[in-house]
Amino acid sequence: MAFIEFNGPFDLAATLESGQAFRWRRETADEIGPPWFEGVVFSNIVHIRQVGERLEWAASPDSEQSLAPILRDYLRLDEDFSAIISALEFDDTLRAGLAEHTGLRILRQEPWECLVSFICSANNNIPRITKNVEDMASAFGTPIQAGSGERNAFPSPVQLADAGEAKLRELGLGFRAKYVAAAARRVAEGEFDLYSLREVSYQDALDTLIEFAGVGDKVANCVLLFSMDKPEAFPVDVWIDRALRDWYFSESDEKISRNKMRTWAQARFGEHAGYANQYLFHGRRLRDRN
DNA sequence: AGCCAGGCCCTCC
DNA sequence: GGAGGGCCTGGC
Repeated sequence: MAFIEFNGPFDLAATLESGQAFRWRRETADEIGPPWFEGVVFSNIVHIRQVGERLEWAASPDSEQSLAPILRDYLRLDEDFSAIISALEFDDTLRAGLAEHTGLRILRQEPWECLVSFICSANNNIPRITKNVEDMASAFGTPIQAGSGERNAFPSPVQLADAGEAKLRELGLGFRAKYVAAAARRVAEGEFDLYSLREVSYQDALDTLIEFAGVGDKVANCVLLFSMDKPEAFPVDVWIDRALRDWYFSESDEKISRNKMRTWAQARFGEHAGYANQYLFHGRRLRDRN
């Protein structure tokens, strides 16, 4: 067992269950205290929970000592969250969203897994995306040598390229199987390194990502925001579409395209548009559930 | 039965 | 350059 201390608003459960990442499971409560989560990240099984201003966690097979800085990075615990809040609270709607979802953070995920996950998100729903991702790992990923639980690392580009479209279709990916297989071949061939997109501009990275079949503006912006250090990314899906129309646009904007919505939002919310996106997204969904 | 789900691609205008 | 239809699959 290891511990991570942190400062500022942070809500582990909200962050892990916000639909950014698809391999975290809330474990059934069998003791008093906050819930545990089990996830697979960086080829490790990680158990983690938040107790107040501190995280309790354990990893396998790597040592907690070696994984600690990586996990800290993954959770963006060193991000200047107060600067983000003060940059966004000029907007009344966002100020409400910030209060409603205090501590919801954006993760810094592994780019390949993130890309494949969001290719699978097209015209899909979260439970099925989660199943698709887990099934790919079970079928083609490398088993993790850990004491308990049988979970596999997310498959590498080579592993998914070797699997091929037909076997991915058997897992139930549907028309997305073709896109995943093609992306896997392209990355496996070493044409470029997805991590290198962390080092280039937002626009250059976006232009590169949408060259993948099955990756349009929305999916690319998710990958940029959740794995490639592009906080200005702003994915416009059906929920953001509704949120902007409800809260910012008038009926005369009926015909505005989602691409225009993105550039409008980026102009308004600036370098932290991605966080604005998360609070609008979850705020709008919450309203529909109530 | 028919529609929708955190879209994308293709065709046609 | 953008509107419209089709798409795997599963749930309601």
